[in-house]
Amino acid sequence: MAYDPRPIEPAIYKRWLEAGIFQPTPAGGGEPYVIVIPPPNVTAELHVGHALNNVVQDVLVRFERMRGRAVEWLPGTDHAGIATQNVIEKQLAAEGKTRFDLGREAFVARVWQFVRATGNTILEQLKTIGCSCDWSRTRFTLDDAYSRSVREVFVRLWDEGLIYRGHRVIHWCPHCLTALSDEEAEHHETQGNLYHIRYPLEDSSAFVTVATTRPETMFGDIGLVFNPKDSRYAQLTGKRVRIPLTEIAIPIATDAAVEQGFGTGLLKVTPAHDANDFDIARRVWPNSEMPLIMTEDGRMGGRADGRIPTDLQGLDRFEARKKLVTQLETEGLLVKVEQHNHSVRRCYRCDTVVEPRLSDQWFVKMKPLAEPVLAAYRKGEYGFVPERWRATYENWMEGIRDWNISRQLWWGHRIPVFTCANGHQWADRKDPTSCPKCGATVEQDPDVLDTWFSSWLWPFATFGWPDKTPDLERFYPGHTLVTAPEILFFWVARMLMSGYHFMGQRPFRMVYLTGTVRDMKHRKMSKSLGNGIDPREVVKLYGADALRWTLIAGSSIGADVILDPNDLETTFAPGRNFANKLWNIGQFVLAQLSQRAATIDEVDRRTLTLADRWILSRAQAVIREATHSLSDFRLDEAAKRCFEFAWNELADWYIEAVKPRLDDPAAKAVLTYCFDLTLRLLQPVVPFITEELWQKLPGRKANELLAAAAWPAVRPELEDPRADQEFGRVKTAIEQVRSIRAEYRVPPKTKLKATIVPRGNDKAATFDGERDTIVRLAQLEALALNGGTQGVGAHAVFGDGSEVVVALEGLVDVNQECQRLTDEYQRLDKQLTSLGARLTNESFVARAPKDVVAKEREKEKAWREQRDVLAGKLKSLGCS
RNA sequence: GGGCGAAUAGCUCAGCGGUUCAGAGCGCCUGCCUUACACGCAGGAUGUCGGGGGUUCGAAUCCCUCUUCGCCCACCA
Repeated sequence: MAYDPRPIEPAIYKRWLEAGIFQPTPAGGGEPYVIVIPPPNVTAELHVGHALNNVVQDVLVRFERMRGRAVEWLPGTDHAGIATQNVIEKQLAAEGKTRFDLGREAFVARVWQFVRATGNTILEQLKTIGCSCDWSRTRFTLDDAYSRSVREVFVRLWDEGLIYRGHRVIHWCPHCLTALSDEEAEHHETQGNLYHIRYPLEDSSAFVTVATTRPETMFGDIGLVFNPKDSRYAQLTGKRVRIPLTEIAIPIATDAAVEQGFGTGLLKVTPAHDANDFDIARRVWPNSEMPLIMTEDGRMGGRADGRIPTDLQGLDRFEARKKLVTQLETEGLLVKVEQHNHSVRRCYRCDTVVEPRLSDQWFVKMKPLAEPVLAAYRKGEYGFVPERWRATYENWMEGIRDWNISRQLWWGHRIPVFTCANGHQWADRKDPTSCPKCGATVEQDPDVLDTWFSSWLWPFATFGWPDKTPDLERFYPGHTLVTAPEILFFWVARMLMSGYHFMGQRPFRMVYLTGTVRDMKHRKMSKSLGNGIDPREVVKLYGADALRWTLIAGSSIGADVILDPNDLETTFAPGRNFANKLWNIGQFVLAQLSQRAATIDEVDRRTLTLADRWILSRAQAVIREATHSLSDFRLDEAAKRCFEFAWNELADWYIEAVKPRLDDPAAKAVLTYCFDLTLRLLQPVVPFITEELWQKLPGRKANELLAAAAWPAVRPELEDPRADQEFGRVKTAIEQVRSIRAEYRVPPKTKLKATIVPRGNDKAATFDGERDTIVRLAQLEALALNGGTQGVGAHAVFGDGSEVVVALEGLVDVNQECQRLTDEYQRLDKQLTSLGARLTNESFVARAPKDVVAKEREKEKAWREQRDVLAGKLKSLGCS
């Protein structure tokens, strides 16, 4: 019967919750280990990216919990201003309404209603994949307490002069109807056109030609500029042109920002719809008006209707472009259209092409915040895993730009700026009823804050800041932050800045940046592409452990994870197969343990067999290596190493070897120790099945949980290099027989006679001690341990020159055998030749490290011995 | 235009200066329902480690360069 995780996983999770082990032990009970979750959007549903990210956190947290740390993994959600508002507006649209029909208050109430009803979805989904968050401290970025922190931060920054009102061209999303920060307007390489358009000179019938990618903005032009060094246009200085299709005359001037080589070298200046043009206009025509020619939703018109031909008014900007180009062509004003690839910014929430738009917004001065944080980074106060993010991060921090934090939305933290009838303006921690200076009536700024202006406080606002709470005292600063590199600037960099600024120290020491989950074509998995993998489906089909296994063991540190959404079976088979293997190891081990076995400390060490000593020694190695890998964020390495131990060492060899000795208390003790150890080591990665099996081990106390059990420690007294080596020899002997059997097509049931001719004095004892193991696992009827009865057979020489002879009367063809052995001899001889060359190479002997040379010498000795035995064998068989 | 990363078996990846280092999982081939497991057991096959150059006693591993992919940043309209 195969393992079925479905009934087991939810029950196990429930037990963990009931035991309360996800909450940190009370103060004093262990050094804290803190991770704050990257709060998913309240409206989010779990996708495979979340799964990867959170499983990584869960592995770290479970590992540290077992190591005795007081783990605080703080969960929560983000109110996600734009995204959430969009969801509700879509709902309203389906009802034929807009938010303006409801009005602000009713709209916000409706969003709250939605959030209260569905906001826990993603957190519940995290539970199904085993996340061991401290649910007692779940936070939401719009909670009252959290809002208080946000407001406090705003007021403090205001008082420090770091918040200001800026009049400039910002990124505007005509669909979301709000301003965006630079980070929220994503670059997309786009195939566009460069339109060469004639602008008629005012005082003659001549034209000048201007190249632009956005002809529809021409109605907002306030002039043309060319580079002062551009002799082609020198005579144009001071002249005026008319905007095509209009009577509007605009001046021509020079500005050094114009590149002579681009387009025609003449640039149209549209200051209200291009940040670059805005800068030029301020230099060249500081007193000119800067007409906005589009409405907020991206149609031609608005305040400057008068500048736009009637038939274009009200048209969407892209339709207007099409129509305008046709008109220009008809009028003979279009010289040519060149294909032109350039980068277009799109809204990160709705993918609409962003419209640069002149407006008034609140900004945070970032340089003063960034500088100390960058300096701290360079001093090594915090770091990134993988380290290669350094350049990206430093580059962004060095070139940091002010942050537009106002959003023209209703869902979010209302900006706490108040203006009175007499023009006094201030930021306030409480809502004032009248102006403190003049008593006049006050109005609050209508906008809300950028969502990230609340999430950048997550590592301390969640613990009660600005109050000096015990939680804040205990859990700040945190340790590791695990997140996707996509939000390095949005979130991570800003948390570092707020952490240093408001708490005076780093919010975490290490930032682990996971890779991105992609499909087989290396495209990012996304809803819109329909190439995603639904973790819930995977859990349903194969269990959370299988999902976790594939995500953890299948991806190296910070590397992208490529999964096949069209073949879940193959994608998640490794995890499912492994869980099944563990399950069956469990079935076997548990069947031997009707009652509590003796511990390995209770058995007489002298009764341990070679196999026992070997597996105990291997166990120490896996503890050492897994612990090291996990401490080093090498989760994949740790997972795979434990897999190897469980499957290839414990199951394939030890369990097989121990079968006849199941009555032996020593065998039971060793088996129990190894199985228990395996479960402990694997608990962080596959917590459900390991917990389930661990519960079944005899002697378990009530309420004792693996998830809260101790991480295994290396026991040096059990390390046994000699047993490693000797049992290695036994394994090789068995493998040689099996290999010969397969080669000569001897059916598995046919028992064979074999002889082992050990090399060296103490070697015979090794084989003799495990004689029974060899006989059984190699399917022998008799095993001789001497040089005597060799007869007709197949031969293999291994390791230090010990040899195996399998009697194959009538099956072995001498020629075939000669061929086999000759091939083997030649292979060895070739290796020896190259090794010999190296060892006689003076520069190698002189320059290579001594231990390397010594190792090579030893190797040479062993190979030579092996070769000599082979040579003797060939001779005795009469091979040529 | 800058920066970063990847290119290793049919597929997804590990290895990142010492040569029993050419690996794992999945897939493939040959036997096996051997009483824990066919989601398994045993035995196999498969790679000029993207191309070229260099450094070194020694390179899949370091440097340069080219090619191909991916990502990030950027005010060529």
